[in-house]
Amino acid sequence: MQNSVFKALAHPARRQILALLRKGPRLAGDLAAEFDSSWPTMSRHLAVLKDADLITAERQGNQILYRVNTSVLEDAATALLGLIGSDNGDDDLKEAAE
Amino acid sequence: MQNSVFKALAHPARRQILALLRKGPRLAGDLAAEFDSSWPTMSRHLAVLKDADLITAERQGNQILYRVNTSVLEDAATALLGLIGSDNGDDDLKEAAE
DNA sequence: ATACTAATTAGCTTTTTTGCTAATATGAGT
DNA sequence: ACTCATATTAGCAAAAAAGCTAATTAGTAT
Repeated sequence: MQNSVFKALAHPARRQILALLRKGPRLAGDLAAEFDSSWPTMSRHLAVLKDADLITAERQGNQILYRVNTSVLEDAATALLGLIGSDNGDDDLKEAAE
Repeated sequence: MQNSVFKALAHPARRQILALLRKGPRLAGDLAAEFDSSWPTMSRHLAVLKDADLITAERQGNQILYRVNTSVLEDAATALLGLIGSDNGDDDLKEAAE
């Protein structure tokens, strides 16, 4: 499952989706409009992100609202820090900020 | 360049290589011995990591010593934190620890 | 020069990912 | 029921990644 997260992060468009979502929830179509790729392509990127649990989807009548799953992103960042020399990586992010 | 880093991180074997390298520099053959894949395959994983600047290679006579490039890993972690709601992501890691 | 070890590069096949168009679902409005 | 808008799924083709064996390079040592 860690693997699907890093795989999902491997595509620039998907990282950009997360960057947009960072500022707040967004509708699928709203997101798709920001990219050059076709709608179905964007839809699949969203599916990959959802599969990795990096985002969540919520129906709002006709459309679908996506939002970032912050904790999974934090876990990924923590995992990366865990690959660095010191033992920072095992710390919780909040502990590290104190 | 950011892209090659995340792409490099997408493969579990490569993350594990980084995890091993975290504890200290290692010879290529030494690393290869830890995995089931063939030597050439491992060699390519190392090449991908080197290409992303996540590791550096140094000849030691007959063999090649690899070590993690901590700063690139930090940058990646910071980039991920940057995708999270607050504005933590723009901070330097050292600043965040104070 | 030859032989030996360590590691990479070449060449190839298989698998995965990407991205398109066309088709389908889901829900709202009339 | 019909239609429109939103979004996903199907199905396909092209591109990229992964992993193997065989061949090659680089360095050491005899």
